[in-house]
Amino acid sequence: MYSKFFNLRTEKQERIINAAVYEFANKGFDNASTNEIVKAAGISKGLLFHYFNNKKDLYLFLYDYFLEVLMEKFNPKIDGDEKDFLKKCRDVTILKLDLIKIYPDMFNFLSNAHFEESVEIKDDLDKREKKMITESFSKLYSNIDYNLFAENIDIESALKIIMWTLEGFSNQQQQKIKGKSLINLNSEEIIPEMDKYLDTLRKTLYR
Amino acid sequence: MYSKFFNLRTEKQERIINAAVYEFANKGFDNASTNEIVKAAGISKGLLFHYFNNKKDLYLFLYDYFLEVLMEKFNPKIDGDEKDFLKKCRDVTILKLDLIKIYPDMFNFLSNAHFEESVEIKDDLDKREKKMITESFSKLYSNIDYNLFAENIDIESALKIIMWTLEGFSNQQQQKIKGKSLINLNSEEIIPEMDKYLDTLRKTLYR
DNA sequence: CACTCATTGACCAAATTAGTCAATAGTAAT
DNA sequence: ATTACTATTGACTAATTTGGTCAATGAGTG
Repeated sequence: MYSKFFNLRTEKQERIINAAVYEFANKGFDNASTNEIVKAAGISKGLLFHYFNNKKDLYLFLYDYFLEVLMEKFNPKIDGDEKDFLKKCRDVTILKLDLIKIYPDMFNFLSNAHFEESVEIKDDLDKREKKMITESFSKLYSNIDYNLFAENIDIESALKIIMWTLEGFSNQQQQKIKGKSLINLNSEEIIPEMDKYLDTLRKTLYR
Repeated sequence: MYSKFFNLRTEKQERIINAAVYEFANKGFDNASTNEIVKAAGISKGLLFHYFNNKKDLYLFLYDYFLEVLMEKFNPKIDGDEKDFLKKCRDVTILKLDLIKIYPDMFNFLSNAHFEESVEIKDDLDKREKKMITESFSKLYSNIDYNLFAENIDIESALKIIMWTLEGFSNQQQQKIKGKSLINLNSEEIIPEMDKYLDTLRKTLYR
């Protein structure tokens, strides 16, 4: 199907993928411009339509591609037998920050796809069972050892507080490196900082 | 300056403001369409340019208008002599949720304006001293009684955890009512739910 | 040389853009 | 009823942008 595209040097593949996902993530399907994509990717107009025969196919290719990347990476972590919710979330966040280094707009793209309203792709997106993401989310919440939490606190609140803290932290990291080179997203600095927050959460929310 | 506009019935004013701020918030200055704005506001093309003589003026009008609204409402709360950070944040969040009821896209618009890249408005936006927002932010963090916090935890982490929790909570509320009528954002339901999270935070982070 | 595949960019009809302006509707005063 | 005034309309424009095509060229292989 897209074998022609995958025969390209990976550097060129990623230039195209990144250009396209950036445009779709920021403007949505209808307002995204294929002209902008080819300009950002540094390829000619004809070439884009040589690989993906129209705009819709390109969008759905990206959706399928990224969903697969996401599932492949995250499923082992959220399915695994880690019962410590804080540890589980830590693993997932590290994975997420690693992925952002490679595909900085992937998470935006996928979460926007969930709310995409363009009639041209709505049906195809629905067929692709967006619920997969929801299901994965619920897996994250399952198999948790609630006995680790302090006795006198509301578990539901605690879970949300942990999720929102890590979400806020990831967003802060993404903001920091916006515009800068992506290599600046340095795990050796980020993880200890993240652990500072996780330590506080562990000290206060766990027994 | 905009006296003609302010002589309109407030219902019509708000229809226009909401339509415009929605479009700018979602597409940025360059990609926002005045055609879409008039369509959404239910007015004719000519009328919009009768009140705001061009697209740039309309954008800057909205920026000034909303910044004033924001400062007027928030400054008393963040300047006040409340030393309890949790209470301070609670007040600010309630205010924020109230404002979202009236201008659902205001916060998006203002935070995007901060990163607006269009050459046509960049300079004027800079002149308007975006730092005001940053300053207000630092006021929120000042005059805090740190003795309220538990002894053995990292204060900086605690402050961020509180902010991120309330940010996550507000976003969750905004998601819930997306598409639905705005009246559904019901304070009588929301505030108790918010207090559930704040109680957990107070119990764990405070001494 | 011939054959194949990757790649280009000028080109197209259709749509959309910000902004204009002559015409009309509405209101109030005379 | 007439005048004067403003609010409001929407057809119109020139310029740009849209998704997509296609004949031509380049590059590599045998």
